[in-house]
Amino acid sequence: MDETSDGSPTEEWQPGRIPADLDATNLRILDVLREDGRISISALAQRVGISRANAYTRFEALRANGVIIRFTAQVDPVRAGLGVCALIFVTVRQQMWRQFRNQLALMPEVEYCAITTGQHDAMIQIRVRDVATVHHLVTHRLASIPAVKATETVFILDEVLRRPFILPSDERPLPAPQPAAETGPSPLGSMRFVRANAGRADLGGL
Amino acid sequence: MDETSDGSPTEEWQPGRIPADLDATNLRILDVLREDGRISISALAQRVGISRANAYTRFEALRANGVIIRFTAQVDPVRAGLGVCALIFVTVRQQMWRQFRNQLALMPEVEYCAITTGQHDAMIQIRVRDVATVHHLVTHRLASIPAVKATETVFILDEVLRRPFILPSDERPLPAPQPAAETGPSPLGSMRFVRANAGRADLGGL
DNA sequence: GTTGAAATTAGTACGAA
DNA sequence: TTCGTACTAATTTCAAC
Repeated sequence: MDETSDGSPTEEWQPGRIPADLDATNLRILDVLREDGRISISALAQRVGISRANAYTRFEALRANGVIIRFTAQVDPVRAGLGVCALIFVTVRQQMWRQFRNQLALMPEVEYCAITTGQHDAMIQIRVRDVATVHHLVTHRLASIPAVKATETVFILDEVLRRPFILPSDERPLPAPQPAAETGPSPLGSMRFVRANAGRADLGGL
Repeated sequence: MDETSDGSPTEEWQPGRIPADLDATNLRILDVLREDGRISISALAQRVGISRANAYTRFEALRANGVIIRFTAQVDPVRAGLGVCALIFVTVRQQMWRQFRNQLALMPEVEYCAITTGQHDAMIQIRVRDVATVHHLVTHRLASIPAVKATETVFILDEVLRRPFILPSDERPLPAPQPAAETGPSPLGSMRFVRANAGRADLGGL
C-alpha cells in the first residue's frame, strides 16, 4: 500500500497521473464487467474473490472516478438494420474545428469520430441502412458543412474484431509460439509512420 | 420454442433479411439499454411504456436473436492507463487472410479491426500505455506476421465522438436549419470515394 | 399482452477482525 | 480496508386474467 497521503475526497483526476487506484482487484472487476455488464454485485464479488461490501465500494468508486463511463448494450448493427458501415476521412478547414464538432453531434449516423495525425485530419465511422445513404451523407450533408474541406470514403467489408475495451492487464495468451528463425527483427521494410500535414499543429478551437 | 439440435436460438437469422421483429417498441428498448445497460426490467418496462412481462419477453428475445450481443461497461481508456491510441492501416498479403485474423486474435492491444476497401486492406485500432509501445508493436509484432505486407500508422489526438451503437430510429435532432440558398447540391467538389486496389476482390480464406 | 401474488435477490447498515 | 451478518426494499418469477 502506498502512503502518499492522498486524503482528497472523490480524488480529482489529473491528465498526467497514472491511476493508482487501479490495482489488480479493480482490473479483475473491469474484466468481469466487460463480458457481463449486467452481473449482480454479489456474483461479481464471488467471481473476483472479494466480499459483497468490498465489491460495492469498488464498483461505486470506479463509476465515481470516471473509469467506468457507463453501462451499455452491445448491438449487432446488421441485425439492427444498419448493414452498411463506412469510414470517412475528413480534411477540416483550419480554425473551424468547433463548427465541425458541433455539426457532427447533429449527425446520428456517426458512431465514432477521432482527430488523427497523418494525411487527413479526422476519421468518422458511420452506420447506415444502404450504400445510397452513404453517398448522400458524404456528398450532401458533409459537403454542406463549411468546416469540411475534403473527404475520402472507404467501405468496411467485414469487422474482424470488436472488443468493448482493453485493459492494461490484458496479456498475450500465447507467448509467440513461432519458430525462432522467424522471430527476429522485421523481415519487411515497409512499416510507415505518417506525420501530420504542415500547419496541422493548430487545432483551432478544439 | 422450436428445438433445433443444439438449442440454437429461435428463428434462424439470414443475412439478407430485414429484421421484422424490430418494431418501434424494441427500438425504444434498445435506446434505453444503450444509455443504461444495467437498468432493471421493471424500470425498463416503465420507461418504454409496456408491462413487465412484455419487457422480459422482448428483452430475452433480443438477446436470443443476437440483436443484443452482450452487455458491457464503457471504460475511459485514459483513466484505465491506456493513454495512447493509434490506427494502423495494413496491407495484407493475398490469401493469407486467415493467418492475419488468427494473429490479430492473439494481440490484446487491438480493440477493433475491420477489412476495408481503398488503398489498404484493413484498419486496426490499438490502445497502449505509451508511444514507444506503438512503435514496438508495429515494427516488431506486426512486422513479424507474414500476412502483413505493409502498414501505415496514424495517431489519434482526440476522440470527438464515441457512441455505443446507433439505431435506425435515430434521427437528426434538427432538420437542416440552414438558409435555403446553401442547401443545394454540394458546394465543394472534393468528395472522393476510394475503391479497392486491383485484385482486392479476392478475400482469400476470409 | 397485462396484472397481481409469492419467492428470491439486491442494496444498505451496522459491528468485528 | 476488508469481511460477515442482519434488515429493508426491490426485483424476478410464476400464476391467472
